[in-house]
Amino acid sequence: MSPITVSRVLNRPELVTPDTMEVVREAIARTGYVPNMLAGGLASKRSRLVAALFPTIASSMFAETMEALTDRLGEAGYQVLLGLSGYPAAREDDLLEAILSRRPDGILLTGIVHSASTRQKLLAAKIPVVEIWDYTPTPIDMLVGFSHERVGEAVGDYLIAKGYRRLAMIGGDDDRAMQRRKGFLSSLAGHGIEDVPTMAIPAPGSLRTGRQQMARLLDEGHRPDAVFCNSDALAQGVLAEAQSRGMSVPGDVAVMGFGDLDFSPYTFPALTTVRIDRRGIGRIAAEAMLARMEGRAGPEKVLDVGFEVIEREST
Amino acid sequence: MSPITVSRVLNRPELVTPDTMEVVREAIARTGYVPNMLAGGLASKRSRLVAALFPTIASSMFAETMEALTDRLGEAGYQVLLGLSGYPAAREDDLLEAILSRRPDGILLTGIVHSASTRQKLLAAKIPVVEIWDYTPTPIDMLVGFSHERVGEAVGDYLIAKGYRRLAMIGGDDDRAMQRRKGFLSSLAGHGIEDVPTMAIPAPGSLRTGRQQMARLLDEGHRPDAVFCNSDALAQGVLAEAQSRGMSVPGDVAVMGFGDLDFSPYTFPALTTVRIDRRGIGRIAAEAMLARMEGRAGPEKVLDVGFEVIEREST
DNA sequence: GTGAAAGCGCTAACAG
DNA sequence: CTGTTAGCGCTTTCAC
Repeated sequence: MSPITVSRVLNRPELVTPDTMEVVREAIARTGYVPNMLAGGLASKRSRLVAALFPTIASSMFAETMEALTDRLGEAGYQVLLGLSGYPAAREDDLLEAILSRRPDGILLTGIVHSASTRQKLLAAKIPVVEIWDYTPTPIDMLVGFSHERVGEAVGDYLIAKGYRRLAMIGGDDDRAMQRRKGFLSSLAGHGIEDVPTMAIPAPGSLRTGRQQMARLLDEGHRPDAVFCNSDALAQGVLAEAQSRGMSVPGDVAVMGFGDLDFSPYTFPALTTVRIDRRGIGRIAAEAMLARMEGRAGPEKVLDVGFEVIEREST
Repeated sequence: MSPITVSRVLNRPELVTPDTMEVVREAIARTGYVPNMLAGGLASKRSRLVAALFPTIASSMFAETMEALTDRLGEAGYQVLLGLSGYPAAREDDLLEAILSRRPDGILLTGIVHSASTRQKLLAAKIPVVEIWDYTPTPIDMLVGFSHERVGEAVGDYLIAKGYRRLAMIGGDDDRAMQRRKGFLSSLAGHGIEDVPTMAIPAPGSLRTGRQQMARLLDEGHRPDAVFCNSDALAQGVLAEAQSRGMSVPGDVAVMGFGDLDFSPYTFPALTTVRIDRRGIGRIAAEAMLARMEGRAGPEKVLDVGFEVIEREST
């Protein structure tokens, strides 16, 4: 029995007779043979590895996308190498270099802002690239996400429609947060509201920093009737601070979050937020990548999955 | 200039003169050469890859451990392959098989309960194995964690000392939750309390399920003065249900969580919980693994990192 | 349907 | 300090 027959039983069983297959399978089980994908990948130039770069997975925002991605790719026989680029994506370029040396068959990046060097390495690798969690009509290769500027606009429009006029914002300083801020301010400017205090803090925001920034906002004399927070965690901090000062929500101050985490609607019925299909992004990104890796037709190259403003004024 | 010299510049720069190094470095930069670690790993039998198996990373419990692990291993030049085994660890064995075919230099598993087949594969792989997030004096190889049974006991002792006598428990059905339950019940039994309603739900528990189970508990006529929840998410659900029924916390019912997530102390000052050093576990596990992979002396093979009951009766 | 030969890109071992 | 040789374990290609 030659090595190539074993290889075929494992990778292309349709080229082998049931008899030989049986013999080989039995031998594999008996000897405890474990294939070596380093050798296989080297010879075939297919590593069956996909790399995924996220700023962090400590927030369940990205963690759920990562899970959905891993699940779908796992079904198809791929494994996922996780790279954590941090905020800001300081390490993205070095990480990418290390990752490309493993010859992944595809790569997923969070966001659309990458250094020239990163873009160039990606192009040189000649593998499918999916950018997620943001939107541009001209991605490096494929994209599955939504426009953060449009989120900001939608939130601005929503709060204006609800009658709020003294707006404030508390947000992280990452690119996507800045886009949401831009959309928010532009929506408000369209309604003649120009003076919008914005507290920027280092991403990722936490409940703690949200609470601190709300305190600072109030201590500086601002009296917003609505605050847009760049994450639900920040929003919870804002709510905590408002409550500790005896302010009613949304009576004295309305609070708008972003993300729609599991706990949000329960712990703070007053919290209105923006829902993102976190797992959907991962699943669709996996689908797009698989299609390209296996030469099938996939979803569109640029897919805007959108978002949804979730109202929860009171419960 | 021979290939081996390039290899040495990249991997063992101390064996090369500054001059040749300079020349090679320049050529690498100029040509955009990207090393191929599949080939390198195959030849050297060192993949510089570590695999980590978690049930999920959607809870920030494990996500933070994963981050700390990835950070520390990344500094040392290793990358981390993430495997999600799910609850229950149904896929652990298949996942392990797929993972071992990449020839990782080390492997990290969550928990100490593994199938015979899993243990046998692990032993056969002859690589460092670190089990985390649980405790046994006899791990497969190394261990960094804490005893869930002791957590249960500590919580029982704590609630008894506070004067509570009508106890209940809401918890997941995974192995570790069961250990906490065992410790909890044994502590209570030691104080003559035998009748402890326990609601078991599929792991991982969420705020939603916590709230449902609390409702069921009350609807079934139980009137606990304290409820021990197997996660902070469940605890928040319990708190939400209690509040919606107009019960005061901890006046009418005290709520005890597990995990000490960032939001817990702020959103529910009344929530007392158990703090786990989530990042510490990841960092120490990485340290232990690195020590073994690089032939250094590391921390002890079996490390109980303990836990801490965090009191936050009122704020 | 199965096998033999060659080679993927790198590094261990040993020379020089 | 640098180079030569051989080979890691698999898959491609081309015979049979």
